[in-house]
Order: sequence, then structure tokens, then C-alpha cells
Amino acid sequence: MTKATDGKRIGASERTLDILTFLGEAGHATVTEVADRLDAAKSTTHYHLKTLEDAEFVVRTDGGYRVSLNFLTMGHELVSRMGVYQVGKPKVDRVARETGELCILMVEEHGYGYYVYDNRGEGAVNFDTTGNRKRLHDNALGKAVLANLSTERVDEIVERHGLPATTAQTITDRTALDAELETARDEGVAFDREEQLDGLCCVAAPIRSTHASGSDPVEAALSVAVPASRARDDYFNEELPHVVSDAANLVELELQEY
Amino acid sequence: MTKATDGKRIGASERTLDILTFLGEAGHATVTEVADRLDAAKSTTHYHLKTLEDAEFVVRTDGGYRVSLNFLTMGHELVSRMGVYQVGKPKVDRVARETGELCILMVEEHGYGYYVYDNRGEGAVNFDTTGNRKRLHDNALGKAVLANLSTERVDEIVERHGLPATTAQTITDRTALDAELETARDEGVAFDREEQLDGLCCVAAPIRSTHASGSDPVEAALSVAVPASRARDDYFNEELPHVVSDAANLVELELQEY
DNA sequence: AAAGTGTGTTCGACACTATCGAACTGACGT
DNA sequence: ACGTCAGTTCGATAGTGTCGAACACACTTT
Repeated sequence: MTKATDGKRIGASERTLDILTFLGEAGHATVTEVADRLDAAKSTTHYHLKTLEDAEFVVRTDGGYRVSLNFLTMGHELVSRMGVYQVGKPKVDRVARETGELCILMVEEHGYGYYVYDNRGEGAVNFDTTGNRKRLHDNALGKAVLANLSTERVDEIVERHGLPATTAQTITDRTALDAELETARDEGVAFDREEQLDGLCCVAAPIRSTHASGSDPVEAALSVAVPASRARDDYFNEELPHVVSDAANLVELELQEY
Repeated sequence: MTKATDGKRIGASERTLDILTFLGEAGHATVTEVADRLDAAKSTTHYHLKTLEDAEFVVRTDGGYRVSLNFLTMGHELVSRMGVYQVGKPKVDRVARETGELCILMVEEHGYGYYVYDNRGEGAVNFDTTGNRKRLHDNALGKAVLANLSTERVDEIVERHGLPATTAQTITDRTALDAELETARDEGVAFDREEQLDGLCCVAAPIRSTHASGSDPVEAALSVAVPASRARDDYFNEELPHVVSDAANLVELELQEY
């Protein structure tokens, strides 16, 4: 197990939060649906939902419930307060403008990679981004992050989320992943050659943050995504890696002055 | 009071959610800070936070806690599932492209207006948008919505959120607001002449949704925002109102076919 | 080095309350 | 008028959320 067994939790709140996540995934559900799903009495579920509605975390619509738009607002505020975002955004914008490609800023959390900001240049690929949550093993951003985490944390993450494949190229083997991370450490950048999505290739560089009191030093990464057709030769193997690690480095430096 | 007194709530969960909203507003806080703020024992707060962390709604950083990036993701998913967004987005894009101005899509919830999508054309004003939550009385979007709500709901909202002023032009008087809403109903569009922000003017049209089982029929609006310098003559008083209500109408129609 | 602050954390006991199931309402269908 | 779906209320019991005091730990300060 990861860490969940020790200490005491609050049962009632756990239920409420379970309902929230369930509603988030399902999108829309009725009281009875939720009650069935959580193995709770309809009445109990009712009280939970009323509490959630009161606190404006949930909304009634079309004879049922869904999560509130507060999530959008809170997420937006959270991101705009993050240091990595503040100093990273202008860099992403510049890279997107100069390369004409799609440029993304990712932050690690709970073993996932969250797309926190993106900007697409002229001829950029069309690929859904900001707000998305991705696994770390199947894309350049994620691997750039993993490469700079301690082996214990990598173990923990792999154990928790597994190594599911989304294309034929996805790395699904742990030792292969370790080798990949090793070279990523050496080169300072990580690559993704259609491992996440057919036809999509990426280069990413890690953003190591220093104040890093406790845990690990890396928590973010910056990437450029290009269509596979442009993922060749010096452009993809030399030029873009330079651009990306340059930008990431700038972010790291600016981050040190809070 | 609004509705809060009747029925039973779950105390423990209320606390947990209070902590969440507090963390959302504060951005970052320690256990003791939260405990002080909520008038709860440090130990109790600790258990709540542990529960929240477990459920991945909260994250430990820099000797303290903040809400998780899950909020961003859940908010994003929620929005992309909303019908108004799906059919509204392309219209917003088109209006932004054709007018060259900033175009916004808003959805009402809990008496607030949430900016759900925006797109800015060439010479558009720079004004923070998506994810923002606004009062309804001080901007065109909000007034377009209010104009189509029942008087009871307007009463409720005004009582709950008041009519605070953000510029010298903000409507702070209830009867003045009613008059404004009356003309908005007549004209089919609502205006904002620097009532929310100095130098910013808007025109907005309501998007009435029909499936509207229970409550009120309106829940969204679409607007164009321009710098005050361009808010004159036919352009602002005739042309933009036409563009905006055309687009809003299209959305309404498409929404009827689910 | 020892005393000070600030974290987060554990413990045990009591009062409180979250929980359940059954019974109720109210809308839509038929 | 009946059925079925939604959400809602009720009362009793078992369970647990709550508190405060004491704890460990990492730091400055003295």
C-alpha cells in the first residue's frame, strides 16, 4: 500500500468526498444512482448531497446533481497563484510563437501530470490540453519529471497507476522505463515518439524547483509537441531540445527569486 | 434567509468543505491557521486535512496545505460536458474572429456568473476571463441573465450578494437595476458602460435554455467586450447588439436538439 | 548546548450524530 | 386512477467526530 493505512480519517467526510469524485467522473447522477454506487442508504446520500449543495460544491440540474462551476474557478485561481505558472507562462508563449508549435507546461501532483498552461503557434497540432490530467510514463512531460524523482517515488507511482499502453509505442515495461529515464537524465530532455498518441511527438525538459523543502526537487516540465511528420532530423533531435531546455532553465532560474 | 435552515446537514462534512473553500480562498495555509479560522481543535482539523489529502482534494506543500490541481481538471471536464459550452464555443470563436473583439460565454450558477469560455480577436481588450466568477448586477452578461429570471430569484440573489460597486457607474440601487432589466428585456440585449471596470464596455444577449425542467429558463449569456473608446455610435449601439443576439439565438436553437 | 518557537501528530473519553430502513410526498408517465 | 420514478422526512441505535493535553520533530534563538 502507498500510505493510506496509518492514522485516522473522518468517515462522513470521506463519503462526501467520494460522492464528489464520483459526480466529477459521472458528470451527472441522481440521488439513487449515487446511493447505489456508494453502497449507502438513499437517505444518507440525500443528506450528503444537501450538504454539498449548501456549500456550493454541487448543483441540481435536470433531475439530478452535478459538480459546481466553483471547481473551474478554484482551479483557475489555484493555477494563477502558482509560481511555476507565473514565470512559466511567458516562456511558453514565447516558445509557441517562435517555433509555431504547441507548447505545454505541466505540473506533477499525486503521481499525475497536470497540464497547467498551453499555447499553440501557427502550424501547431490540435490536441486538447489545459486542465488535462495524464499518466507520467507515456509522454515526454511526464518522463522529464519522473527522470528527476527518487526511485522510491517512481516505484510508488508505477505501483499506483501502472504502465497502461495507449499506443503501440507506449513503454509498458518497468526496466525499459528505467533505461529511458536514465538517458533522459543524461541528455537533460525527454522524448515521446508516438507513445501517447499516434502521430504526436514531443520533447520536454524538467523544471526543478529549489525551495523544495521536503520531498523531491522536480515538479514541473515544459514541452513542445509536433506532428510525427515534423519529428525528424536536427529539428526534432537538436533544435527543439535546445529550445525546450533553454526555456525550462530560464524558468528554474527565475523561480529561485521567489 | 435563502433556504439554508430547513432539513438536516452532515456536520463533519460541512467542516471538511469549509476547510476546502477556505484553502481555495487563502491559497495556502497551515493546520493551525485553518484550525484558528474555523474555531476547531488543531487535532480535528488535522484529521480533516488528512482525509482531504487522502481523497486527493488537497496537497501538502511548503509546510502547509493547498487545494489540489484536481480542481482544475474537474472544472475543465465539467465545462466540456456542458451543452451550452459545446454549442456556444464555436459561436464565440466566430464572433471573436469577425469582430476582432473579446467575446465571452457565461453560465449562471448559485447566483453568480461563471466565465466558461472566451476568445479574443485581433484588437481585443486584455481582460482576465475564463474561470472567473462575477456578480451578476455589474456587467452585461449578468444583467442579460438577471433580466430573464423570475423576480423572486432576483430578490434572492440581490439579498444574498448585495449590489457592491466596482466603479462609479455600477448600479447599486435595486429600483435602478429593475429599470435596467426592464429595458434589457425589451431590447433583448444588456449593456455595460464601464460599470464593472473603468474603460470597459460590453453588450450581452441571454441564452435561454428550454429543457429547463424546474427552475428558470435562462442560465447563460454571450457578450462582446470593447474598450470604452470604441463604445460609441452605431458600432456599439446597433452593430454589436445585432451580432451578439444573433449568436445567442443560434445557440438557443441548437440547444433544443440536445 | 539548551531553551525557544513553529510545525504536524497521537491518545482516550464523552457527547453527539451519522447512519439506516421504512414510510412519505410529488411528478410524470401510462 | 394507477404505477413508477424522483427526492424527502422520521426515530432509534451504534458508532464516531470532537476536544484538549501531551507528543515528536525541525528550525531558530539565546
